[in-house]
Amino acid sequence: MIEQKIPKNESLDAMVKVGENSFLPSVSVDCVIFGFHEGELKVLLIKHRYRDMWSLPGGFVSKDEPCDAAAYRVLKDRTGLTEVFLQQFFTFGDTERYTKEFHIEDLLNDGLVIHENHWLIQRFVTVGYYALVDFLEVKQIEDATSENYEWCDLSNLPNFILDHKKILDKALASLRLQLHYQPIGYNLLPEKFTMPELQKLYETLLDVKLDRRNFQRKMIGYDILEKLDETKKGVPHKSPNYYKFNLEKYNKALEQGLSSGW
Amino acid sequence: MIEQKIPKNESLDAMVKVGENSFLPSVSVDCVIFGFHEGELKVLLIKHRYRDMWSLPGGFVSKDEPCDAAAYRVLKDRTGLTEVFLQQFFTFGDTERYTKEFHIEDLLNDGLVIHENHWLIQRFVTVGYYALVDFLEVKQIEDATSENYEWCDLSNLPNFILDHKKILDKALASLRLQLHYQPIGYNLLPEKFTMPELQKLYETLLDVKLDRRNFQRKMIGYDILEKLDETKKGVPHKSPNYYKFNLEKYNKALEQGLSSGW
DNA sequence: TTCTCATTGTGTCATTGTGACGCAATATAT
DNA sequence: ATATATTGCGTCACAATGACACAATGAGAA
Repeated sequence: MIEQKIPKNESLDAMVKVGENSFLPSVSVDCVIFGFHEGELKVLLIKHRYRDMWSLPGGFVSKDEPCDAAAYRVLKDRTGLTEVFLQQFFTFGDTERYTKEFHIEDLLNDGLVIHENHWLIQRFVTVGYYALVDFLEVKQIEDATSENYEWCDLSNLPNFILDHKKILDKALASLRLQLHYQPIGYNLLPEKFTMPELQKLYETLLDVKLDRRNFQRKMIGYDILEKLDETKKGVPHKSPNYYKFNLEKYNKALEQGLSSGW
Repeated sequence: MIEQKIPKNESLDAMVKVGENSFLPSVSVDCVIFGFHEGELKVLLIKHRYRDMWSLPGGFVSKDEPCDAAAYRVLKDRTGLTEVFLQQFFTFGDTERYTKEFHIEDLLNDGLVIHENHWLIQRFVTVGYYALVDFLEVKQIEDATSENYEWCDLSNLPNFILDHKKILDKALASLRLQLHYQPIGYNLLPEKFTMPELQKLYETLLDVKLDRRNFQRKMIGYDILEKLDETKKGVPHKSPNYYKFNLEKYNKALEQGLSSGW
């Protein structure tokens, strides 16, 4: 089935060979990892090894591994982070999302000649997850395949392979929707944070400008914050107060939602 | 690979044999088909052929078929309806959702002995869709496998196979969430409908009691309805006014959402 | 030290949205 | 004609929201 030619890359080669036995066929996961820091929102992308194209970090699902676990694994491999906000948002199952020739060409460049029925180049249905991380906490790990990671600005995105642009767009749309009925910020902000910092997070994610005072009123109204007897020192102008999340109330809000509604 | 024994059922037998070639491995779709009529909300379930258990109508995805199309196919096969509200809501990819022994036993009862590596009894990741239909418009088609369909009341659910109860619960939760920022009712109500009818739909889906007058005010505020110069005759008491959806505005609201929010 | 000034904390006010409810109009059954 | 249940429309109080005023704060400049 598989003819092998001087592979440039051992781990890729290994995956191609043993993948059929260890991975669930036709199913993959892709992670849209949003990074936030100091008012900047970015996405972690991977440069294609030959083409001037970028992809979302993704992977296959082991036969005995839940999809969620596969997404966590990808996230941990790429960012080193374990405790993050990771959420499934959509599954992409169109037939056009994939072109066989695309992969065959790349694998040829890798020095691998594979049969056209090889599992790796069949059609895949991919489950999309998005994550929110503080991108300064991310250790840039050069992994075995020496792929190039980069935090890309959302306002200046490169070319994507396959339907990865569509996946990214959908992730952002889902995230913004979630923002209206779920709390956000834990695992993204430091333990202690100020109201302007929290506001900046919302403004960045939603790409809007919010009124300082109304924002504060609304946030406090959610009853998930605890005001600390401490202000942020060493900043110009008035020292803003520190807050922290009340984890109990925060998690309760995650389950039950924030909105009023019927 | 496949040993065959006097199959009781030809179409099942055919699927088992050709399935491996025609279907995408590891991926299935399951549909939660909600039926609404005269204030009753029900789900279309399928009686297991041997066990006292019920399942959601589902199916496999052909190799050249988008997942959405597979879900539509299942829906059409089961209900005969084509133009319905069908929406992907979640993908279930846990490992525990499936037990191999369960299926082997059933297939033995079908007169089929299959290898334990057979595609049909491997682990599947299933993409969940929910649909809303007027269940009086559904033609009860006795399909080739003579499965027993039944509209089951949500308040009196039977036992389910595998994780189908979990899928149903998640579908209902997602549907209720959608209700807060998307219009609903087209394809579910007749062309012309009255305000109490629309209200009853919401009340049934959300399982709450709403105030008649406030509901009307809110609905009209969404600006997706057109009041007709016609009242519903032949009903006791005052004739309610007919309304219809303004499709243009309705579809616009489907895309952009109804809620205000930031 | 004192002053400047950007920024924060708190509050006001008008507008809008929401929940609860009153009452007249209407259509059917008697 | 009358009773009755339901609809259409409106009112009222209160909560939520958007826009904005003003005092308090604290670092840096004078």
